[in-house]
Amino acid sequence: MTAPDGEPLDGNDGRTEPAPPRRRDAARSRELLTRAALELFAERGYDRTTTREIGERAGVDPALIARYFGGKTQLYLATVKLELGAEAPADLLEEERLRTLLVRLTQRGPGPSFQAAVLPGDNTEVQQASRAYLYERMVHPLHERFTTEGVDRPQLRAELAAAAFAGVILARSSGAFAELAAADPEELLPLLHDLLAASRPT
Amino acid sequence: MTAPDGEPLDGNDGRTEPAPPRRRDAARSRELLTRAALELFAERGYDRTTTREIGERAGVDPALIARYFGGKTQLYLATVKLELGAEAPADLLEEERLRTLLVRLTQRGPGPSFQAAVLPGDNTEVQQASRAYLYERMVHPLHERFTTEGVDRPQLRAELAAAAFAGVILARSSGAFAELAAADPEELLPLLHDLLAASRPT
DNA sequence: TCGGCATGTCATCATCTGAAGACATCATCC
DNA sequence: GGATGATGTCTTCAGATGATGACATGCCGA
Repeated sequence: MTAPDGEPLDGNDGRTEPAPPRRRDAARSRELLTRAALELFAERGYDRTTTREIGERAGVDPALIARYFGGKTQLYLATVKLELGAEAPADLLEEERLRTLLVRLTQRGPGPSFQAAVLPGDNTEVQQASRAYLYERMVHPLHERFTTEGVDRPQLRAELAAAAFAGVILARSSGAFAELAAADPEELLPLLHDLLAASRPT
Repeated sequence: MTAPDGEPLDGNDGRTEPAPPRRRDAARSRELLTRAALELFAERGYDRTTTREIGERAGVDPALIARYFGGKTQLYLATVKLELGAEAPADLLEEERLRTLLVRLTQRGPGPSFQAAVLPGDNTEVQQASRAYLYERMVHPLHERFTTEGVDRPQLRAELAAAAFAGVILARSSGAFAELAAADPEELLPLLHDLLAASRPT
């Protein structure tokens, strides 16, 4: 499941570059750890993911998590930043943006941040980072749109739509709702778009 | 915070009943444990709730969890059944039912089951029970409504609406979205109703 | 009354988990 | 080629947690 890239992949006759395997590469180790963590946090959530599992999937010793990131918490924060950097904010009511987002989320699964939007917690650093990400990513664009359109209660409507979207995305990957999970993005898109569009006054 | 009922509460001059404190009462202990567990599972989720915390809040020794329920898992299952028994299935598109549900969820907070709808997991017994509850509680009524109305893809639409609803409810209690959390049920109701109603074809 | 069972209390165990540190090994620079 | 720091590997620790069992104590029937 883990993408085997990240390494030059020059398995053939590299004459100029005999492909030095570079057995020691901190940057690579960091990257492998971050990717494995991103996957596992998304699959199982923060709590149920152990540093040993992360290390195993990354093929890197778990002790390096502490060395390079400081600990599990900071590693999580790194994955959130990675998630954040991956995509620009999206206006959920714009159908093309929604399509793009939906397709990507279907392929990759929701990042760890989505869970933080919905899970109770003591507002740890972990959750705050996730929520800030989600806010900037989804709520803010909607708020701007609603404000521009002169809709009443723009903030509340934006949060409502974002929460509903998060619920749908998470439910799709959670396995709780079979048909929703199995639905093709193209099939789901119009339904979801209509649903979210109803966050505006009729 | 824990409701002090469950005991006859005859603090005054009970002439006929001198209020035998009944220092030993298995049924009462079970009930106290179940209630405390329900609260804590809702507040913190299953994983972050420890049996020691449950016992502390209930005022009951945690060892009795194992004795009376068999373990933490079975205690969770008991809370789900309690949640299930509390309310009848609700058609989310019927505004009055939605109001009732929303008010109650605002007061009590979402039960532990809502989290299972949305959280990833290995499909443990815990999650399966929660999901069965949610399905019967929310998805099935919508499916029936849509089928009666002759709407296409009734199952998908029902799951979509239920997922969106779960997202909103959970987001409200998670603390991630301030305005959504602070909104009064009466204020939120029309917005949420319009949103969910959009799960039907326009 | 008193004996047996239910109920409650306490100490402890086995395991998991994040983290820290000692040590080994490789890379790079002089 | 050797020294020094970076990188990786392994062991171990301390705390948390669910569970278990021994023991104490109250309740009820005979």
